[in-house]
Amino acid sequence: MKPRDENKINEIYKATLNLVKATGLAGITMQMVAKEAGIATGTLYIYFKNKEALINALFDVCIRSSASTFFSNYDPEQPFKIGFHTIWLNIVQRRVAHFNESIFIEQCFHSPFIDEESKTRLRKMFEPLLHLIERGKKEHLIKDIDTIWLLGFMVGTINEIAKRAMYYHLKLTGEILEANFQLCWDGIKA
Amino acid sequence: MKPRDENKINEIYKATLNLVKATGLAGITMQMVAKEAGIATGTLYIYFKNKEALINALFDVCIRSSASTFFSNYDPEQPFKIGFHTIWLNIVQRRVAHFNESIFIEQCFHSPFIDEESKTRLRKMFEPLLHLIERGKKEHLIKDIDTIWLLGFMVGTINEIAKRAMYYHLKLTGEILEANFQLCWDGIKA
DNA sequence: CTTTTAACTGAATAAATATTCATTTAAATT
DNA sequence: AATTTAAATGAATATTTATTCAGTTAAAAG
Repeated sequence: MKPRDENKINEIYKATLNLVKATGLAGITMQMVAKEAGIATGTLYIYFKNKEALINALFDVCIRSSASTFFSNYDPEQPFKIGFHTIWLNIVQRRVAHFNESIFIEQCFHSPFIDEESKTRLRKMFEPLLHLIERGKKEHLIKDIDTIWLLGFMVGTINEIAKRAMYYHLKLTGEILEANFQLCWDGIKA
Repeated sequence: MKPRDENKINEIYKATLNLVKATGLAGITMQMVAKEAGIATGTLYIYFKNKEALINALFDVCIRSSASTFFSNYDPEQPFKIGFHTIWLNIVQRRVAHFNESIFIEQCFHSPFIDEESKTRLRKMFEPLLHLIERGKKEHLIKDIDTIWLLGFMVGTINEIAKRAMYYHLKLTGEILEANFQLCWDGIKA
């Protein structure tokens, strides 16, 4: 028998992400995805039951692989600011390096494909960061504001940095990244 | 002759925004829009040539009416921080009071409907704010970082505040708004 | 090398959605 | 009150898009 070309799934994912970045979830068709992935439309249906299944599987892959990078090199034992900086930088770099993934997740959030459970799973992804922020408050290093706002403040600025870097074709040098981190840090520090 | 019910256009816009918030641009159909607006599908085509025209017209209305509220009560003659605070608050309140509009604009940005020119028009909307930030830098009141990042910092935090307020059903009291403004201000101040 | 089996293809079909149009309704003008 | 005219309707049609399937190809097993 002929085995499945597992790499094909990645091609399909890549194609979908690129198309969604270009024209949004509203703009993609299965034919476009197949063509972009370099396969026949029928083949798409060997790997995914239907369009909804494809979108859902990709959403799942995106949030899982995002999550794994967000906390890489993060050691909860380190001082607060070090940990905070590590995670901040990880998220920015992920958002930029996988910009189409970021747009895809954003669009999925208001789409007919993704259910509440998946959205909750996405939110849960940030839990270690949530705990770090709680710790920062206990240590009186950051402002005593409800964690939901501190987290939003951090995430909101990061999202916008990525968008601007991409839309305006700006290279995020270490200097620019540090300037932006400083904005965020000066905002939350006690 | 029977005159056009101009109010119907607003009903169509309102219906579209509500549906896009619920299921995204990818989820809406002309039939859904008509039903939600309480009219027949055919009537939709009296007011808009086709789907693309509807989305484009609505996008245009959204950015125009947003722009007018962003700078209401803003007086460039006032001290920098007063002006900055006024605009900050205006944008937050608009984003929350017209949350479905915010989501619609966000989704349009990556959609097959909106052209580059409209996107540019949206970006231009922020020009008075851009000039205010330039002024703040000249007066050494805020950090000397490229305006694009300062603006992104401000807009990013605002977007996330609105999303969190809506997703978690939180009431934005004056106290919470001021705490969030403080985060933003402490971030950008020199 | 032959057989087997499942991947792969892309045109054909099914399903969903956009758009039209013959008919009806209602406001304004005469 | 009759006439005119454009709005309004929603079922019918056109178009697009999702999904299937009969036929083809290629890898693995014997």
